[in-house]
Amino acid sequence: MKNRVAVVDDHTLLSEAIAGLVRQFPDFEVVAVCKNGKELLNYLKNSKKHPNIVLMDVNMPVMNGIETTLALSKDFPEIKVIALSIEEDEQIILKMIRAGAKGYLLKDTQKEVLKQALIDVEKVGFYHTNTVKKILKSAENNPKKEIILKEREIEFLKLACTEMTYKEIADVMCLSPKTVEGYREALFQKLNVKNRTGLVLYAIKNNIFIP
Amino acid sequence: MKNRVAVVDDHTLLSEAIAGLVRQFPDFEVVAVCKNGKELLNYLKNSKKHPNIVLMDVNMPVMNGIETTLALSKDFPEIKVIALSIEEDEQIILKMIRAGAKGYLLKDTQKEVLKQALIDVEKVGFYHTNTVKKILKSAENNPKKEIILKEREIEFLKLACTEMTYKEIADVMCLSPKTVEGYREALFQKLNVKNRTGLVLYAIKNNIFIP
DNA sequence: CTTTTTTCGGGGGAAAATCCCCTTTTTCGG
DNA sequence: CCGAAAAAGGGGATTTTCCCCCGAAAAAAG
Repeated sequence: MKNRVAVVDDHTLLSEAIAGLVRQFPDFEVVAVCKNGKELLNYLKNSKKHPNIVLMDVNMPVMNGIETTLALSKDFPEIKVIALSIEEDEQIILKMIRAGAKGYLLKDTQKEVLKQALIDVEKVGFYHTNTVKKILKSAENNPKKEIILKEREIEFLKLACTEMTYKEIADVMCLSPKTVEGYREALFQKLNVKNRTGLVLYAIKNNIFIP
Repeated sequence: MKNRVAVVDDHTLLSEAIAGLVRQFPDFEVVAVCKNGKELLNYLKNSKKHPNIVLMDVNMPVMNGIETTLALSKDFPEIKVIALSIEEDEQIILKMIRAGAKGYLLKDTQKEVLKQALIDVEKVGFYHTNTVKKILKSAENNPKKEIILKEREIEFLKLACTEMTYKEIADVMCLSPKTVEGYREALFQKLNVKNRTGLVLYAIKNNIFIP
């Protein structure tokens, strides 16, 4: 019996094209092409022909790769997810692997690597590139504590990414300027930055603020 | 005679896959798949089988879509460029069109649209989506003067996207703090921003600084 | 019902950033 | 060589930011 693959990516051209690639491989067929996680879950609900492997983009609108992988791990643990991404961001890779992904490929990998990954994930259960192995190992060795921001801090952080002064931010948040200063100092500490530019850079890097 | 297409994209998986799509279309063949503009120019130098259409990603390392299109317009004006991009950024679209691109497609367009674009670009000479038409029209009506930054201003702008104080920036640039203040004020004026956060946001939005 | 933690608010001073008006030096086309 | 323009530097005032300190109220935990 052939392996059944689903491709999930918001870039239609890419998902269509990847589906085409996969169809070229012997023993693989494409059973679904979806634009985001929600579509995939819908498909799984309504169709009997479930995939056993999902090629999933990480950055998608509506329902991204991490959320979707978590949902799959919970409700369809027999489905193996291979993440596709344009970037090799350590944090994102870790999140995806922790969410249950069996592999993490960059979008500029060779066709042959994709094929091997598909085969390995089915046969061996996982496919890790050297980069991923390295990241996993270093994450084991120094389990750095995750930075957790509170709701109100995130709200402030977003406002700090504007040209408002802290006083103006205080008005918007209906707080005293002094309280806002408190948030600022707390974030300086937590995020290990020295000034407002540091806050802005952190917020953008971590997708708290999208410019 | 078949149309000859070259695909240029740094994401191997995507370019391979798009090449696969194009091969499905009758009257089209793929003569080259390149990872960036430099590779394409190399190919054009060394091979006789020139493409008449190039599908080109905009964001590439080494030599991006805009630079490459400019080079093509100059040295190989008979080659028609269709831009491929993940984002519909007005400024980038304008730059690509001005550089000589005959079409601008998002990476989440349908296969059929890609086919139509290829056909139209060859037959009619261009293919503009509604969005592109709108942008071109609005650009005609209000030809806003382009903001031109000097070398030294760009250098300063990048440094402003760090946690350095202006005094420290002055040291790095081997200038007096007062001169650096001058650059700052000039940029506030040019970019229509009020403070350093504005500078940082502008630099990031315009890819002068990549976080 | 206490105790602790979280949230909110504040004082005051030093440093940095912002703003306006001005001079000197360098560069460059005519 | 000269004059204009651009680049570099500056004085000084005001606002904002940064960085310590502190206390009260509210919420959560015991």
